[in-house]
Amino acid sequence: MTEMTSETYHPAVLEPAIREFWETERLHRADRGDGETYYCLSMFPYPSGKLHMGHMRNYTICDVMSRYQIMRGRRVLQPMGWDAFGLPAENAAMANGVPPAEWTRANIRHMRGQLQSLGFAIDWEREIATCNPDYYRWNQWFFLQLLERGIAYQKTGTVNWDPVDQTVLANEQVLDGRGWRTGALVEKREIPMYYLRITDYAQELLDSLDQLDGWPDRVRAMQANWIGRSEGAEIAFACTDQVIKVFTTRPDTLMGATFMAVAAEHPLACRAAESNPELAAFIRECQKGGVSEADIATQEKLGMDTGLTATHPLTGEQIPVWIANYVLMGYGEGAIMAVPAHDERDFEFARKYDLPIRQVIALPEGQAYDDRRWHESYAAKDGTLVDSGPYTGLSCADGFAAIVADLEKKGAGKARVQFRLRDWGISRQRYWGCPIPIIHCQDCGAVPVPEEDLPVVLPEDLVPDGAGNPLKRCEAFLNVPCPKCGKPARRETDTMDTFVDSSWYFLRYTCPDNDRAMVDERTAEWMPVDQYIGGIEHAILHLLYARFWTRLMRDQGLVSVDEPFARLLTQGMVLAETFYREDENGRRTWFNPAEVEVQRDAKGGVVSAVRVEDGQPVIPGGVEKMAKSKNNGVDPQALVDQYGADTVRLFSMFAAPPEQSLEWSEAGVEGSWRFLRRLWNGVQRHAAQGVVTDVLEVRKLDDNGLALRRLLHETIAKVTDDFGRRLTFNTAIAAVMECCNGLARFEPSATNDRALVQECWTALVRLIAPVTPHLSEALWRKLGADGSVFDAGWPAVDESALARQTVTLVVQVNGKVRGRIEAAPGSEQELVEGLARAEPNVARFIADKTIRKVIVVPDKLVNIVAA
RNA sequence: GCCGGGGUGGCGGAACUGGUAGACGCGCCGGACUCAAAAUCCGGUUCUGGCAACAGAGUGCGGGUUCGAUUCCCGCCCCCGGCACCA
Repeated sequence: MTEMTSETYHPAVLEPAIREFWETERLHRADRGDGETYYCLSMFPYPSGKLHMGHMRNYTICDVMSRYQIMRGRRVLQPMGWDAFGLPAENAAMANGVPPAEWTRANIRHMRGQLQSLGFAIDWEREIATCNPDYYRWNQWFFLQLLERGIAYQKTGTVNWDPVDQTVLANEQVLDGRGWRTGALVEKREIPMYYLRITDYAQELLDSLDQLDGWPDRVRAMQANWIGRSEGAEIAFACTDQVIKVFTTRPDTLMGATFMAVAAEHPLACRAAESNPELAAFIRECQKGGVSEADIATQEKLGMDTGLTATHPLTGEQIPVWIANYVLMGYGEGAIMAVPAHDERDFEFARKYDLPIRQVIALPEGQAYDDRRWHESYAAKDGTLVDSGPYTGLSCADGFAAIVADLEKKGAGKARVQFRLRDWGISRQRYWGCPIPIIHCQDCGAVPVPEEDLPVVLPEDLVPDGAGNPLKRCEAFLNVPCPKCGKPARRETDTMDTFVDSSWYFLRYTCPDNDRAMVDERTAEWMPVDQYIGGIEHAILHLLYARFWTRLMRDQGLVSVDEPFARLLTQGMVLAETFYREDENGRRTWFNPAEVEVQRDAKGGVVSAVRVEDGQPVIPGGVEKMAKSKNNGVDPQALVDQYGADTVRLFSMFAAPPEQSLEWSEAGVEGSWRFLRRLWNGVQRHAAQGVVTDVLEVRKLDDNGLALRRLLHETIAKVTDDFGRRLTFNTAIAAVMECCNGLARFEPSATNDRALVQECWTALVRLIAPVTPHLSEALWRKLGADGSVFDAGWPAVDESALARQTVTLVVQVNGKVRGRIEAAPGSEQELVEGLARAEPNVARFIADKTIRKVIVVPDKLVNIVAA
């Protein structure tokens, strides 16, 4: 073990040796020790090729929290696995002709090695990959259970269709309304798909957000908005021989409804179009463009009169029925009653097509309704109804109730709760995913694959070429006898959304070796996850689906928890400076920060930047998320090779608190490197004078010694709070640095002083160990200890060391700091006030004034209010 | 468009419950060591004025509450994330 006791800090030699020691001791096994369990989980990576800074940051946060808990005596599960199905593997296959399976598995091998070189306390014996049949067979098995329970069902859904490639496109593959490969205008198309009834759980998913007090408020708010509960009414409008059902949150404004609008896909629209070619053309027009909510919300509002009229259920009046592209088939009933006077979208539409606007809510005193310009007060819900027949004079709330009651009497409507949340469509028309275990038979229809025939194994040798799912051309996969009647039948070729894979992987880590069941009794031992860490970009979809899926498994009797993740930390993005040059056509070439040198003025401000290679200037393009398109990615591996894992870990934890975005800086990394070397040298110099065996005698310390000891114990208290409660690792590291600076200034004179220095180092090395595990492990040995620093326990605060003789109080005059005074802690108000007035600079400011009031905050501040 | 978050020195950030704005680190300036450079060590560093003591200004912009506001309230501006088939 000479590598571990070398006199100079050589992480390239030291770190592998330390990891070998951990490996031999099997220090990272989740079932090591007998403490209380702690499940610390990061969102598993998509194996894109190599580790990027975002991964590095995510897993470092997770490892710091895991190692802190290990040192506190907990039995920690920190697993790792691979979200291995998905679109990028198909894109890579198209680019290189390599089957997605091969590409994915090679990436996993490479990234596993990278993760291991970072020294994370991961239990690798529990690794999983979602593309392995022993994982995804349970997707299939559970899907069949859901089908039986009626949670999974089939209906049509809208997808992006590329008419040239004859294939379905992901939203990501639609650029400015065109297919990414063909450039063809994308169309909407309706195809049959499998859905899960997440809406059955909408209320529960919403209600239990309140109990998730370990989650950031903003994530809970985003989920609540996404679920989008609204109370309103469904109202039936008669239209020729049929009924148009609408959902509205504002039945109180029913008397102001002047027209109706239905979605282009609404059955009534389709029927009206049969006899009206102009309408049919308009509906086709509406089918252009993408399906994403952002596309629909930003497109221009378009509409066309169907020529039909509907009967107002209360007045009997005939109002026109329009087709409008801002009405969505997927929400509510796919039809609305339009009240342009009090709804902004309806207002805009009515103005454009010159439809009547009828005000039915009074405006605040002094404000007049202007039907040429929208004002947000028009949508207020706290007004009084006007021009509303029998309801005139009622408040909106009373009008709501009265109108709903009358509709109910007439059988034309009732109160209803509507969720914005839609059922989860899990079918994907792609190859590289988990096959949906269904067999299509001409006679028997869609037949579930019998349980004993699972898994339906995805053939791994196919290469997608962009023209649709290659499974559709794979006869060996397609052809299968019908499980019911035995006649030749065909397999379903759609695969599952990868969000299915990631909705329960955290359960599988607890029992990855079980080939007889999806989960087992070990699952209950670890669940729920104590701490989950991942990107804010997953705040809604992944986290909502995982919460839903956990409930599905609960209702199947497979797990006992409602909520999978007790605490959640959403880490910020990793950013870096960008640099570019522009050619005469305005095209930009981006240069990696590593090839650029910045030039500064005498104050340190950046004045210009040049590319090192040619010495020519480049333009700084601001700080952006690390991305291929801006060529500002920094490779963590290169930095680990150069500085060692501990330095890179330290910088990524020090540069920003975990929830905020982190701006990468090479100079900052060097600063972290310098700190670690100072730390190493400090311990080295201390240890070189011989190991201290004498017990520290606090009584013998002089003022300097007592001050250092107070600093040390303040630091222990601060770091413990930052790691355990606040999760602000940056301030914890700053506190350790501050304490090291204080220790460096201390000059030990007696043997007893050296015992104090020994106390400081043994505490500091442990305090920083979760962040810099290799270095701390080695220094722990230098300090004369046996065994791993991670078995050494967390340093304890000695309360008696925190006592102070005096405290400094700030003295303000009219809120401005004018001086400072020293006083014994807990001094009486009158004494402090007297000292404050006597302070020379303070006295100067109050000399010719009358004192009106004096505010004293004990041991902190005095504010003298004088005029 | 809708929902969510953010804006503090030259830079990353700190200030936790309304109580010293700028901890810690980077950068920069000066010094020590060196033939020299790198590395290292020591000192300084919000801006303006001043030799200094100190004074004035200052947390995106405009208002408000308060003895006191980066922190709370109202109105704006700018940047970022998500929007259901990227993961």
